[in-house]
Amino acid sequence: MGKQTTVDGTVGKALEILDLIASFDRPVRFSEILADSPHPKATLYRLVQTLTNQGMLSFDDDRATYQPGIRLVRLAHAAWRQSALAPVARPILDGLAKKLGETFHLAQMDEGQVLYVDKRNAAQPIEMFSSAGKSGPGYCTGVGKAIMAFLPPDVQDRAIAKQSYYGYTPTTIISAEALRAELLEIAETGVAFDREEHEPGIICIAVPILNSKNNALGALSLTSSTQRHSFESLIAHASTLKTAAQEIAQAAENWQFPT
Amino acid sequence: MGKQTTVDGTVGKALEILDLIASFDRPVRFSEILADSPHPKATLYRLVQTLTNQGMLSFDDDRATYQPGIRLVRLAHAAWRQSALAPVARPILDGLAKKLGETFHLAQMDEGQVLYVDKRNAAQPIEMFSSAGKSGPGYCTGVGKAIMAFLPPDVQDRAIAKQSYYGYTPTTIISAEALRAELLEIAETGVAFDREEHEPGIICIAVPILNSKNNALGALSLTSSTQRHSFESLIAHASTLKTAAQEIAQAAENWQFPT
DNA sequence: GACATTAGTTTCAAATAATGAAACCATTTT
DNA sequence: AAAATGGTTTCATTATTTGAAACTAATGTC
Repeated sequence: MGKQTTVDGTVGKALEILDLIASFDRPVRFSEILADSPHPKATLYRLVQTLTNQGMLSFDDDRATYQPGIRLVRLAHAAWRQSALAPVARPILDGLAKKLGETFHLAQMDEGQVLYVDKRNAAQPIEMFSSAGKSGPGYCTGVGKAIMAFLPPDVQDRAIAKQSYYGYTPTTIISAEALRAELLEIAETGVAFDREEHEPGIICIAVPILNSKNNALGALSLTSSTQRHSFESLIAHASTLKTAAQEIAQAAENWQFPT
Repeated sequence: MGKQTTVDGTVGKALEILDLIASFDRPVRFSEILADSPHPKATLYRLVQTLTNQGMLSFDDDRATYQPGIRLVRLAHAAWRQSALAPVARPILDGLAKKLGETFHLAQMDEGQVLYVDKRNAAQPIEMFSSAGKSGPGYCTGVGKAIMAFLPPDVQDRAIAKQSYYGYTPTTIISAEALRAELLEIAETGVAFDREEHEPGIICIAVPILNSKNNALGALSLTSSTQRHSFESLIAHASTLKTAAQEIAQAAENWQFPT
């Protein structure tokens, strides 16, 4: 006991390597992976081979580099489509974007990280994978805090423990205690803010999407800049957001599987 | 020899199961997976557990069902962004869509299957994962045939062998020989058509995106309906498509890794 | 042009993890 | 109450993974 279970088995190791390669965010050579991996050369080599054979990695023959493979995209499509939230939320997001002409994010949480599953932006409408699919820190984003505030205690604890508490800006929350305090507040009000905590000039208001047990399935946010909005003008949208979140929650609960 | 190497090791088996679960396209119970899997109960059980622990599957406690997990979406984002084609093709696709007001697909091939990596539709611009990420058969789509026509012989052979040759419509190609013949023709003209081979009433013209070795990186297509277009009017767009494909190819070759 | 260095690949006995038949437990059905 | 279904755990057996070391190929150095 005490040993944090992170790997289970060969599959776990292989996926860890996938993550590692993905985290480079550019094609990488074998030796670069090796340098960042705990495994001996031969082990890593075979693992990477396997992943490549399986199409989870693709290997560029000319440049001798690896990068995340195309099979992932295929699998992710299934994941996205079946995710309880994203598909049912689409029409509702469309409606919000059209009505308010602001930028909206739909996010879920994965291991303490926020994952954006959809986005609407009235100004420049087409944003694909390049924004949906992106992930970010939980502790300094509106959606992250909104979700964490409504997580079962044990899951919440894990999420809080996993944050890096890097001080992106002067207002970033940089301790677990401070985060806990804010989460309590959010749990009461049902609304979370990003007060330029992740990026200077960027603020947001977020509300959780709750299931019938009052646990967060995800969150919905309206993001803007300090030029465009004050906090007062963000708060003005709170009830609209809450209503939308409720609609999404309801749709998600009822309509669980899409044929 | 003679044994087709499909699995390698535990990782391969695990991924096979992921695919299987994804293929259901709805949340599935353990027993359903079991029924479609070659593994004994205990083995499958542990494999599924591992995948769930790893976030590659998510388990719905209430309904006791499994579905593709959110970690896939995160990984796929990296795959998409780094894919040589999709990001560099975006502006070009935008341009095409704006100029011609037609529906365009950008596709790559994975194991004989066509994978749509991006899509533009002048009428209803926002289509997310729900269409990008989708995959379809190679032998009866314009993009599929355009790509297959420009594959290295061994890869092409494998792709041809992997097709199902199911007769979706009266015009569907239903034999490897017929497909081979058409691929030869496409290799000469550099243009492929879908003559209502996958869906009645849907036609398309597709061109390959070729690297310097004249191998296909992907394909670009203009899709329409028999009401909107005749083949003649599709052919009228051939040179525009070819030009766009060349631009994409060039951009992909030069600008390989996006920071 | 020989020599050294770096990067990637293969080998093989030892260590570890996966396997699956069977037993078990918990619901649901009859 | 008995039986069946659906899911989970056990444990000895089997198969895979492991990794130090040896090897090969390619690149750089003197």
